[in-house]
Amino acid sequence: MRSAATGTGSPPSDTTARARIRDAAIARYGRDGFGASLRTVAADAGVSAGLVIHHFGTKAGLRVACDEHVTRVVREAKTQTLTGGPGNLLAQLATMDEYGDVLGYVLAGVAAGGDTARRFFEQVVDDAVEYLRLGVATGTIRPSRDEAARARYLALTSLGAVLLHRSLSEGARYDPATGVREYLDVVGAPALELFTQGMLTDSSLLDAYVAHTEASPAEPAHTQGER
Amino acid sequence: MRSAATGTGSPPSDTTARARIRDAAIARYGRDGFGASLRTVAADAGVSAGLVIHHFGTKAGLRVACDEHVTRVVREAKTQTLTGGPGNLLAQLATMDEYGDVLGYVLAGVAAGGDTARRFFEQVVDDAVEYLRLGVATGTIRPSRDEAARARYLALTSLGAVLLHRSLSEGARYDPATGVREYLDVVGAPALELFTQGMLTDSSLLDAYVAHTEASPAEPAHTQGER
DNA sequence: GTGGCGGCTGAACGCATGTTCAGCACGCTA
DNA sequence: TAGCGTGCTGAACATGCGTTCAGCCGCCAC
Repeated sequence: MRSAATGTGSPPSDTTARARIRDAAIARYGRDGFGASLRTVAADAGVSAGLVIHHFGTKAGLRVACDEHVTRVVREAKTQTLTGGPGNLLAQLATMDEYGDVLGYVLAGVAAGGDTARRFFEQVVDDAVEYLRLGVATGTIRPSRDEAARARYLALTSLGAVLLHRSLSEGARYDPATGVREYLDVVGAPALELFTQGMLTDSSLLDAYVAHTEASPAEPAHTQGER
Repeated sequence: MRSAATGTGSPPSDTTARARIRDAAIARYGRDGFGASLRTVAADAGVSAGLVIHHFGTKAGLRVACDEHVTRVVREAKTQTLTGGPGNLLAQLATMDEYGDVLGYVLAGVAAGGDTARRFFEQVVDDAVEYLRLGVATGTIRPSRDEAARARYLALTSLGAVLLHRSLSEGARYDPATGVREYLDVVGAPALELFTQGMLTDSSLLDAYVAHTEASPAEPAHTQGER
């Protein structure tokens, strides 16, 4: 009774119990969060709870194994699709449904917070920096006063919006592939409008803010870029 | 040993055990999430676990009581400060530190999802609609192709970014007041830049998108406004 | 065939949780 | 002063959790 096409990026040859448990955990954690019980994961994999411990030592060990596997899958998927696009990693992951479970797991990880979430977020920021630089070089994107801050801002709002959308979609538990697609449908038009036209009729607010921060640069300054 | 000035909006006269428990729960849930144990809350309130049940019947009952109280406090705070501002409800709540606990609780509720989160989000969207209408009427904000979608988009990204920022800030557990302030510092400049200038150098992407959705309005259409 | 061995099970343990309950203590009424 | 009820406690219970462990089963070498 192993679930159908929504895979985790593993070759179907890998049917060892260890891999089955790991994949079941990724799927279950992605849907229910990391509060899901060991016994549930074991049942999903068609296996006893003891065996999970036997293979991974501890629940935290299972979590680590899942993190490693997901990290590897994401990295492979990323290097495989070099074709850029804004936040398109998420979109592409969602499009190919075979990565649905992985995407769900990543979102669960970010929602849960902690070091893993921070690391992943920094990666997204780096990707955004790269993509923006490309756009600026090509001439499709205007340069910013502070490229690092802009990349961080876009990463924060985009990923945050997906996260919130996930939170709000609970009830019928979150299916990441259709969830992200749905999200893009809702968000696409207004985002594009804002990105091309802005929203404010003049620059007085921005000018005031810039003037203010230049006058007293200690207070509302953000110190990133170095780290 | 009751904690100092970071209140929950209750008059200090209300020192009944019931109110003390409720306030302790709001503070604890806001910091640790709703997984926090009854006994922890009871200890925070300087009270036995049995008394919590005696007053609220069940853990879910306590949650309901907290929700009601927070809802009431937020409504009062909102009607009290009619002066508008974008997302300024959050900012103002953070500024007056006496509402710190309430703000933390609201964020925890949104992060946890469910009906409460959905209701709160719709409220934020409504506020955004109102504020944007005001701005458009005043002439400081450009009209949008789809006001409802824009309000929803802004609510989703703003609240989502705060949520993500909270997720990433864990470790030293989240203090909502300083957290939101910190968030505003990081986000202020790039947001203002984006809002006044946009980001794209021309409107070809937007034009293409609009043309595409007008050609086949069934597919990437978002159906809200009705419900 | 037989012995061993690694994958695997299922019962059991310790612990934390939400909840129940018998009863204590204090203050009000008579 | 006696009675009583309300607010409250602390021990106890059931449940679900992560984890342990003794042992079973099927496969492989000899």
